[in-house]
Formats: sequence, C-alpha cells, structure tokens
Amino acid sequence: MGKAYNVMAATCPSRTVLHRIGARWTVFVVNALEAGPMRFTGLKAHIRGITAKALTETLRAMEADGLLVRTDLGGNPPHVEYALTDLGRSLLVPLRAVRQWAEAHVPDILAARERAEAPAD
Amino acid sequence: MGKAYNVMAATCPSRTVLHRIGARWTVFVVNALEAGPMRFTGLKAHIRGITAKALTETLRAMEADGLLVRTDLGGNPPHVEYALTDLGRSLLVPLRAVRQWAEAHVPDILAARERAEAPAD
DNA sequence: CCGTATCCAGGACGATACTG
DNA sequence: CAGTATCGTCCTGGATACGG
Repeated sequence: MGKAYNVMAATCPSRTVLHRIGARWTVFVVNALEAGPMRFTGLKAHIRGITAKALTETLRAMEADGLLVRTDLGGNPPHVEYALTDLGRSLLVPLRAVRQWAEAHVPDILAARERAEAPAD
Repeated sequence: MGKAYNVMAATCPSRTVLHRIGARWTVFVVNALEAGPMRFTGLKAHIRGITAKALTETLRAMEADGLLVRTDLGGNPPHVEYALTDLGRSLLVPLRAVRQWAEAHVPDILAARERAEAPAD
C-alpha cells in the first residue's frame, strides 16, 4: 500500500506512461471523445490541423495502452468507431483540467513571451 | 466574456501553450519546484535522467513563458535559484493530477500493453 | 470511409567535452 | 556551481499519393 511508482526515478515505468500522455495529440483525442464515440473522419474534422497519419498513430498507441477501443462495424463504406475505455475516461479528468488551464492562461503566456522578447527598454 | 480560446482550432494560440505544457520535461520541473525554489544542480539530481542541456532548455522556455523566475545570486561558486511564479503555481494543480494519474495507473497501462503484444491466443 | 505507403524536414534529445 | 558548445541520432509529424 506504499507508493510503488515515482516519475522522478529515471527507470520508473511511470515515465513511459507520462510520455504517452504528453504525446502531441493524446490530449486532443481524449478531450474530443469526452462527449461519446466518434468516427475517424469525425475526429479528424474535430481536431483541426491533425493529419490522417498522426491521428492513426495516436489512436493505435492509445488503443495499445487501453485508453480507447476501436470498433469496426464493417459495411461499405467502412464504419469504425473509437470510444474511451474506463481507463481513458479516468484520464479525461486531469486532461480536461490541462486543456482548461491552457485556454484560460493564453493571455498570461503571450504577455510573458512578449516581455521576454523585449529585453531592451 | 465568452470562451475566447479553443484548443481544437488549428490556429488558436492555446495550441502553443498546450505544446509547452506537453514538452517532455515541463511536468517534471513544475512538480520538482512544488516544495520551493531549487538550484540547477538540485533540479538535475531530483529529476533523474535529465541532461544539463535538456534542463537548461526547459528552464529557459518556462522562464520565457512566465512559469518560473531565475534568480542569479552571484558569488563564486555561482548560485542560481529557480522558483515557480504564481502562474507556474497555478499550473502545478493540473500537472500534479497528471503525475498522480500516471503513477497510479502504471499497472493498468502495462497490462494493456502486454495484451496488445499478445495477439494470438 | 478509413486508412496505408513513401518521402522528407525539423526539432528534440543524449553524449561528450569544455568554461567562467 | 552553472552552465555552453558541438555533434549526431532518433523520432515526430507534415505532404502527398494511393488502396480496400
């Protein structure tokens, strides 16, 4: 019942977990799937600017980590749905907070960046 | 006073903020500075496995974004301290949650990865 | 509709050596 | 102690074209 994992340890497996969470598009996919299952094209449209390749890689990695499930409903044209697992939904909680922080503090960050760029005065 | 920023928009500046948060070492530095100011060597020792170069780059980027302040206390040998700003402390809240999620769900993720690697049965 | 194949550019990151 | 300099590698991820 003690603390088994510590991200500060160089070889702790929690490092790989953190790395996956921090991957470029993971936070977007998790937030996008908050409302319910989505199809590939729906995700691609929702997450503006992502390429099919990046989306595919992100989905595959998240599926391998048990964060979402891919359901092929067959048919023609194909119909594939992606939905968060319970594990993925639990990740939604902290990642939604991260997203909200990012959106809330844009002005602060931009102001700081401008200040950093103007060394002379 | 509606929602001004949305990470799902391709050109929204919140994207760059999210990118900085998701940068490999940001979460480690923020968590490390939770207890109070630290020196360069202290940070390097605390965050096992980080190189001086990566730490320097992370600190510079976070300083430019107003997440921390660098204080050069002079002297010889040099004495430099890094401390979270109010903005950085506010980021601590969601990032601590991310860290805790990562440490808590290592077994789930590892189990999922093993399952993903064993397609035959 | 749901991807894959291929190529390629840029940046992150590590190793190592060195400095005020 | 607190970095910088240099080099090289890996990997992300974008563009484009194509396939089931």
